[in-house]
Amino acid sequence: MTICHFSTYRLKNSMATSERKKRQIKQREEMILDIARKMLVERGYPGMSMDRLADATEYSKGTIYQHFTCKEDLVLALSIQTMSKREEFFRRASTFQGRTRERIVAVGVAEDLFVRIYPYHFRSEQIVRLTSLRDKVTPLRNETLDACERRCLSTVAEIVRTAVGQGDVVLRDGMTPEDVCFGLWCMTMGAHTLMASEIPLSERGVRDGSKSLRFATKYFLDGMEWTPLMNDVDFGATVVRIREEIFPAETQQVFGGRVAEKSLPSLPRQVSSS
Amino acid sequence: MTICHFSTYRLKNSMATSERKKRQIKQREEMILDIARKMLVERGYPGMSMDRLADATEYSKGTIYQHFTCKEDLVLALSIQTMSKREEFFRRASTFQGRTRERIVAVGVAEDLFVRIYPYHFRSEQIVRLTSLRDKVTPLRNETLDACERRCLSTVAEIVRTAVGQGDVVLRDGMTPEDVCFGLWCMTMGAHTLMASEIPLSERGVRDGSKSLRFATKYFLDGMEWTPLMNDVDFGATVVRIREEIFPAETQQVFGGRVAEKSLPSLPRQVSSS
DNA sequence: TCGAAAAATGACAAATCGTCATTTTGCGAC
DNA sequence: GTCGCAAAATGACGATTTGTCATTTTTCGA
Repeated sequence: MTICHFSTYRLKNSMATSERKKRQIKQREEMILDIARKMLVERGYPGMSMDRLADATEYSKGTIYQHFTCKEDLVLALSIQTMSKREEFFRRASTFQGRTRERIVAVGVAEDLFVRIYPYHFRSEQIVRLTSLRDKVTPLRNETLDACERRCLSTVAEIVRTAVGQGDVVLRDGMTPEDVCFGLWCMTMGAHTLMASEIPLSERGVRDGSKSLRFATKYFLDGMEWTPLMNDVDFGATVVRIREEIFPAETQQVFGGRVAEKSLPSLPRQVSSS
Repeated sequence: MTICHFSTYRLKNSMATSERKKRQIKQREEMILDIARKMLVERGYPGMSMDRLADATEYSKGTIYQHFTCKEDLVLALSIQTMSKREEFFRRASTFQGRTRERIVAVGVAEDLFVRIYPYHFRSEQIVRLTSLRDKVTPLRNETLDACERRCLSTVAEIVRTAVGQGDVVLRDGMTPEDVCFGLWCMTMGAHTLMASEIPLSERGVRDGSKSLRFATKYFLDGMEWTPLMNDVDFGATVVRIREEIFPAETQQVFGGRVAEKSLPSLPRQVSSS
């Protein structure tokens, strides 16, 4: 019995320390990611070297490689962190009380806020999309990101389906709800790619990329005759309402309370690599 | 006098050989670019190493570095080659005899053909856009690409301006012709980014990205009330006419004469890096 | 055939990713 | 306290890759 008790105790104790260890490791991983993210933003993808990261984190390279199988795996981990944030933003946006058309606008507002709060995310998202790394990366991480993206999409698709069900929009030309999502996704992704580009949009005659994107999506949805058409209602007022009701804190953070601000500050640009 | 003649002769001769040299060098540069492009497509950006390229071209690395200041400079040169092709496609498209709305559709058809004929271009375009290399690259090359892109855009902007002039479309919300271009550009770029992604679009519920893109632009322009609305005319027939009248050879090359083909083969995917 | 200028070459330096033998640390047992 | 083992951390090292530059080779007119 005594032995058994001891044994149980030891087991418990051992498990307790093991749990603590896990927490510590998790915490360290987040610390590494924080520093890596900063580096990625400031110095670009090639500028974020594993040696430099090891120096900055004050851990050795070997330790970092215990967390991530390779550099791309690390970038993927960064993407997951922010992608799950985006998922949360989208979910909150979709709860907006209003017509389906307004709920779609809410998702657009969510994306806009998301990009402003996490400007680095888009860059790493592009890197992940561009680099072929399916076979080098931790499978779990791969699936996690995939699932996250899928949930983001299905949040939007669900709104489309609801709209179809309520008769707010009719899908023509054999379009599926997913095709509609694809259209919105394209515009958003393309706009952010161009906005993050080295050549300022202003040199291409575009004053405010975000505003242009908002109007492009507006016209796209109007073209589908998704009612109410945004000519019929006060578009700007809806955006303001969404920001106030769903994202008060984030709006405060980004716009400092100037909810109705029209000409928005442009996104930060990457520092040139050294 | 004699000396003068000799001197003139020598100068002429020297210039002639110099011209020949220049031609040879130019020719070699194109040969290098051809091989580099193949390598870029087959092995991806990291897989196209300068050593391998030197081997494949049967020149030394030093010689290659006499043509290009760095790897990015070479990729930029590749981009320029195809971008000027795109410019030509756009210019031809804009000559389509028809309503302004149809001429915009023609540009869309041009882009679609372009991406199919030069599938590698988009990848290098993204690389150029993602990597900060403004300061490493030959300034001339930088400007050349920039000018090329600008001409592509202004071809489209010109159609928009004509449309406004003819009353085919009214720009609301303070939109400029360039803002309209931006909208179209976003959709196109986003769609191709997503289509070139590792995750097949079919897993996201999108059967045919090109088709979805076509409809997205259609709805976008319909939403702007750019007449004639494409519900009012036979959209598919216009596309076929454009392919037949403006791009017969290219259509043949891509679709093998099946001009009206609806479900198009998906774009080739990058071979995994070695 | 000669010689100078131009061009080609590839060894080399520097940087980077990822590995792994070696060292250090953590922790329970006595 | 200290012993010993397992787990974790370390950084030197191998393999690549980019870009340079002293040296060799070629070109071409005299």
